[in-house]
Amino acid sequence: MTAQESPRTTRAERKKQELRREIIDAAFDCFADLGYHATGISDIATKLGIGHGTFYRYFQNKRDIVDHVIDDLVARIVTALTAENAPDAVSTLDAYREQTARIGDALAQIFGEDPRVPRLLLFEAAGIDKAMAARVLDFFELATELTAAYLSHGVELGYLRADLDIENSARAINGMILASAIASLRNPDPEEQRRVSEAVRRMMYDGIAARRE
Amino acid sequence: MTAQESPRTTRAERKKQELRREIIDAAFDCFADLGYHATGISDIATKLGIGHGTFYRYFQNKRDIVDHVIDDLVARIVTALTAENAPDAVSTLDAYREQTARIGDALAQIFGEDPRVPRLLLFEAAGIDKAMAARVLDFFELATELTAAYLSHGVELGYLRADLDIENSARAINGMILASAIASLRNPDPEEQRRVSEAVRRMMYDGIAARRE
Amino acid sequence: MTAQESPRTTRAERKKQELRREIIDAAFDCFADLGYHATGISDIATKLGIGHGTFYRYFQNKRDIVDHVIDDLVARIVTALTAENAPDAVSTLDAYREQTARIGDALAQIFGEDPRVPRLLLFEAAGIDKAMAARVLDFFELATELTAAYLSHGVELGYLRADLDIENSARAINGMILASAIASLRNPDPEEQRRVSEAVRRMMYDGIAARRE
Amino acid sequence: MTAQESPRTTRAERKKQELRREIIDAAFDCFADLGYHATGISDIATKLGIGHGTFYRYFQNKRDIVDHVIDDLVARIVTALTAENAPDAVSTLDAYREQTARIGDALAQIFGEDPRVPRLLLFEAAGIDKAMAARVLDFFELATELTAAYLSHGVELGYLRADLDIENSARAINGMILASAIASLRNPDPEEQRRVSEAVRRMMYDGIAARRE
DNA sequence: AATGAATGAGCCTTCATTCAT
DNA sequence: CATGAATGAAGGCTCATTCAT
Repeated sequence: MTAQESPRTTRAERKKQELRREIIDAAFDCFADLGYHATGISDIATKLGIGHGTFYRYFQNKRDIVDHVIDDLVARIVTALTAENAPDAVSTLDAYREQTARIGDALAQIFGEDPRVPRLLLFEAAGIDKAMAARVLDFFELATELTAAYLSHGVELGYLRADLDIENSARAINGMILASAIASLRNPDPEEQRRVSEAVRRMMYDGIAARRE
Repeated sequence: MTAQESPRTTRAERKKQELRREIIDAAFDCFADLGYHATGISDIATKLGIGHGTFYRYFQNKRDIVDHVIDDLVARIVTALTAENAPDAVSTLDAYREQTARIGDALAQIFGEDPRVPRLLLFEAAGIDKAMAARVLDFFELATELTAAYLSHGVELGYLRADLDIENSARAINGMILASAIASLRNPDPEEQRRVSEAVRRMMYDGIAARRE
Repeated sequence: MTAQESPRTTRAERKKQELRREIIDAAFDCFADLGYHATGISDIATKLGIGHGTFYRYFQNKRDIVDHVIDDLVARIVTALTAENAPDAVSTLDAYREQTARIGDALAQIFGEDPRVPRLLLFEAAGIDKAMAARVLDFFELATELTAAYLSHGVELGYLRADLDIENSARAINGMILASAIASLRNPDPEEQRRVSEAVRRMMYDGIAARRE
Repeated sequence: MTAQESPRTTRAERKKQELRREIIDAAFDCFADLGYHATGISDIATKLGIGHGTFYRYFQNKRDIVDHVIDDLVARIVTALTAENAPDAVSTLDAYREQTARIGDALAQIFGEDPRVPRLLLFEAAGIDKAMAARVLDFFELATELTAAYLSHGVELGYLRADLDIENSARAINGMILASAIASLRNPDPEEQRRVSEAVRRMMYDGIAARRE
């Protein structure tokens, strides 16, 4: 972080990291556009204008790179969700609603901005192999935990139902977010996405039943 | 030749249909267990104890069979959802709640009974190719329409919120069902599934917020 | 040949021979149209509306049938060439010229009428395998002998050059006939074929050189 | 890097061209020996001691290589025919006869030296598929044009018959050459080939008829 | 360090042939 | 005798990976 880096970070080292980064990005493009199986290592290399042998100096094999691509994606999403949105940052239901909206916006940002993100994560990744399917499940579980933390905080402070099944409600909420992402694959229109988000939030706070007077 | 025999259904014809059915089932097993790409035609044939050339007497190619496997799956699910559960069969909120529970049970039946069903549908199918990804999106859209029909009926009869965004609420609900299915992949325990379903239903009817006095 | 055939020739036997004949004809059609390798046994059977298993009750295998098709073709050609055209039927150069013209017409009849005949014989047969290539060479040799018989007769009677290299001249003449057949593949116009035949005959009798006065 | 080296022809590039050449030659061997259909890509690769995958770095597919093999053959033949034998290089009948003999020798060189050349061109090529059959016909047509050019020149200069049907006579002559080639397949003896050529030339210049006093 | 030529495991698919019905 | 369902050898082709330059 200082101007004078550790002796480890020579210029060559930095260039290497840079190319490594570029390979991950190019691989993301290819996997999302063509699909994992339809993507050849040469597609990735060609997109970068490097020899495809070079690829193997940076990543073990095709399976290795996709792991890094997914790592990258997951990190991006988790970062977006946690940045300035710690569960304990709010203490009233209204503030909570606002926070929910902020998180929704952040997710919409990521998923809506580039449909390749949900496509790769939801449609490609799990089909790659057993291990990756497990990772995807892990990711959903992680998302459940994140969401559960918010719910848990809300219950503790009393602005969420005391008898809430926190974990499974978190799953349900994430399912709705998932549905938003899938909807954005069909219809990338931002306005439409806003409406889906709105419907999700109303589901959370008002349910679907008519108010009994 | 007997009166008993419809001219269309000779014994040979019946045997043929039977094998066709078995191939679809074996293919379902393989695709769900190994994944589409890792499955060879020979895996399917070997599982049935037939020559792999025989496969090609029943299906055009590998791509063809997976389409039929998915057809089969979708048909099974749609049947389960619509059987005895027409949207207009109920006219009160309580009856609606009961219907919702029945549908949830039916889905749980299908998804929970055999985790290979959601795995293939959610994790494998979309990654096969562009066309199949489109089919999966179509399936979600179909599910949205089915669900929307229930909501629409409820709004008309006044037991659901008049200002409900029907289509997007349907999406949200289906997202929660999706989440249940995914949860069942991790934890196939029926009791756990029941709890997820319960959480979903409470989300739908009560929301998450604490009751304001 | 009598009305009351030998006890061998029952009605069933005759029907069998008939079908055998039809199979040969259908095979000829297929081989000439699609080529030997591109033709499947099922193509032949389908064309006749019989099961393809039936084929094997009449012919050993695919290689067997093509032999019979070629037999048939060769027999047809030899018959056309020898019918009413025995080498010793003429005794003057003019009569010989006329005979040559008659033979040419007969060949034109066979080759020109149906371009599939030369196509199969010249373009398909030799490429089938070593044995068939040898048969094609044998056929050329047979044609050489037939032609040589005519030349030989002419030399004996003094209306052809005494120093004629009979065998190789026969080859040369057959080469020209071959060229006519090939020309007919490109341009099946009968008038054009007549002109090629005419050019061949002038080559034979007048050569190409200008007359020295 | 040295001045000696054209920028286009690096050593690697040269090696690549060399292997490409070797593959064409090996393919020629295989196609001529085994036939096109009986030849596997692995036969070609094995003959060169390379992996069969390597083949596909140099040629699109099996159909691609045979096109190049034929290209090569046709080019070799056309070169042999045109080298030092321009139609307008001679102006008397005697010189023309000599030229004819030279051309005949050149063809005998190509066809006689290696019987695989006529075998591939005449016996294999046309049977490969429709497109290749058309190419073979095109080749005959090209040969007709080449020969016709010689005849045309001779007519103009008056040493060939003024009423010669140039195009069809060219076809007839090429037919005789074809016959020579076929004869060489049966009997590769050079002396025999010389005699066939002689017979062809006598046919061209003297015809077969006895001299009328 | 970068390159890309070489490799071969492995898969899909065809079709001639057999044989039970 | 006719049929066509079943078979599996055979072969074209792809592409991830290695390694000499």
